[in-house]
Amino acid sequence: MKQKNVSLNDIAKSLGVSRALVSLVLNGKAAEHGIAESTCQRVLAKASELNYKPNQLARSLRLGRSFTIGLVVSDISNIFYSKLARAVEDLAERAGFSLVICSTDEQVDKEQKLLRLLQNRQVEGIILSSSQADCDDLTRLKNDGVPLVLIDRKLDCKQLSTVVSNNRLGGEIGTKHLIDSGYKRPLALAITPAHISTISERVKGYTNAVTEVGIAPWVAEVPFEEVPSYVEALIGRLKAENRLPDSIFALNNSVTSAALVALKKHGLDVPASVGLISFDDIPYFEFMNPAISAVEQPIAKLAEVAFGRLMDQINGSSATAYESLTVELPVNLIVRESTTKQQPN
Amino acid sequence: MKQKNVSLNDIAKSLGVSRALVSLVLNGKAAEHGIAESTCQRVLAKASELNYKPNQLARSLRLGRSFTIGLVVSDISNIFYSKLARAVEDLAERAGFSLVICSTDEQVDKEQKLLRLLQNRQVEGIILSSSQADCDDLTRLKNDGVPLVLIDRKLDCKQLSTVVSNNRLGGEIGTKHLIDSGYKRPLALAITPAHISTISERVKGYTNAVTEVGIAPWVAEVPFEEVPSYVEALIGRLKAENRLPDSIFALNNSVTSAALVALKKHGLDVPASVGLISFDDIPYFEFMNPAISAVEQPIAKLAEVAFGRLMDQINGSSATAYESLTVELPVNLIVRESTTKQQPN
DNA sequence: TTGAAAGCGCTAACAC
DNA sequence: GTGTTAGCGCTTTCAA
Repeated sequence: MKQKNVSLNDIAKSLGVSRALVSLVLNGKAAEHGIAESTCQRVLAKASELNYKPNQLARSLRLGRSFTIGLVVSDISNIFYSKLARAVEDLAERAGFSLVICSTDEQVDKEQKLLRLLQNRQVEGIILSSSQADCDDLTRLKNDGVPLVLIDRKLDCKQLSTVVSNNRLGGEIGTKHLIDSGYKRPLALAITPAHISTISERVKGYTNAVTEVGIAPWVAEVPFEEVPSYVEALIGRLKAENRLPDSIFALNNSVTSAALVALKKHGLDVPASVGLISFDDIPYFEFMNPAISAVEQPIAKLAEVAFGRLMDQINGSSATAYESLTVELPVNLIVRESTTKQQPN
Repeated sequence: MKQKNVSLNDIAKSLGVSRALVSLVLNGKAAEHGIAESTCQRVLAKASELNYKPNQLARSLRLGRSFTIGLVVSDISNIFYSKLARAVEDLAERAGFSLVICSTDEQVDKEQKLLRLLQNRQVEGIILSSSQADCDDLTRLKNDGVPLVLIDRKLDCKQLSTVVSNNRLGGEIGTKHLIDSGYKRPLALAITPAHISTISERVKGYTNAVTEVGIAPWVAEVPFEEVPSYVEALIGRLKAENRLPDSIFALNNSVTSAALVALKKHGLDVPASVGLISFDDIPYFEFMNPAISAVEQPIAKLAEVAFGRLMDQINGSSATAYESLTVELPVNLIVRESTTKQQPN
């Protein structure tokens, strides 16, 4: 059943020529080596007759190129990352690369293990949304010669090429929108661990905006592993104590979902009782009742820039000095119904 | 910068022993070859001193095993497939395999190209949600010795191991729920191309259920490439002509979204004006207003069974005769608010 | 115009 | 107990 694949050698032998000749022809280098047209034909014919499939593994070993890149994120089933993955996949395919996708579940040791694995598999580069708190491990990887670009989350280190959304600004914009809509007491729903740059930046933006107009910041930190239950309990408690916020800025899509569930469960109407805006836009937000306002990230652009930088590294053209190693892409405010405050009081 | 990686050879040379010796030690086969403990230590020490990273490419070539499997679906950014991918990834990782993910966009030629590519890359197996109408191409692949299992969609051929949801039954269950809820004129929103088994099976189930109670089937086929605009136009037309359905069975998640958008745009309240049930449950359905009823597929189970069968093929234990080559997993009806008909008239 | 030879990094069979 | 040899399938000089 598992018959051996036909190799270059098989073709060569059955034609009475050398492997090299066959390789040259099959790689379209016949012309530049002045190989007879007739020979070419025979080779090509034989190859297709034998149903020859080049073994890319062998080719990769010989060439020192695997034509594979890795994408490492916290969870590929999160819609933000799956959209990102799709964008990267398209880019990679067009450039002749396959994509190996890995999820880390925010576990640093798992991330490190996965990164080593990819390195051992000789991937030509890695695009990473890291859960790590510092970049020692990653600079080591980079120094091993593995092209690497950080996406979505930045680390506090200047050595690594990084492509992120402008999360701080997004936090500000979203918060300002809340304030401009007449809300006086917006709660920011953040997530731990606190070193994740996306969240901390968004919190900063929120804090700036709120402070600027003399409102005291109010941030609740939701533990990553228990988002839904924690948020529901929180809302319940605030309601019981009669000190609900008049609006909520949910700082990523998982906490937005949790907030929506909790609000609904506790019979709190959006936006009548509580306004809501989400960081991360989701297709479903558009047709919910009410439609959810959101700060949208430029996912396709993130992928594009990150992939471009990775290719630069792979092709050694990283010499092209960038203005800055880290680029922050602009986000976009989408106003829908969930932040429509009832007439001002 | 791109310094050469240290190889087995480097360790061997710098220690004055043979490559083979080093290989054995590093693979934990020192004991069974009676290699001196002291030698082991020296090797291990040197390996870590030199920061040795085994080249999996070379290892794979030698072993004839790539420790990689492919997952091919129509679009990895569709939440159904990204959840499936995550489940497969976990299984694969636990079994020591990496996962290469590919999207076909329902294009048969792209699918074929991707499949060949994976084959050339020597993946050890492929899990595929195929867009093809027949299985000639796939049996050829299988006959080339590539372990293959179909997931989500089945083809009309008995040779290929296949794992799907019981879509026909799901279609029936969903439709019956509509009927039981008092709806008299349910429209099924299908999608073309018509050969996609998931959809055609669901239509069958719908038709059975509706026919059984003497209602005439009413199926609208939405072209795959223009779902949103088509659905919106359709609803608009039906409304204008004053012959709206009293309920809609949206036969997959993309058409559900489209229906929701269209209904909202045309000011049609769910479920007051039109009831709605979706094939495929989405996390967001739970907290929408109204919460959307749905037929839920057992995604984790699909992945599990498919992966198990793939492993059986890879390990040659596929001899274990299955009861049937194709398995259909039960689906689950989730009743929420979108199918709550107002008091019967 | 074609072929021979070397070698990518690894492992398994078989000596010593 | 330890080391040698051969070779996975491919590409690329270099020589003929």
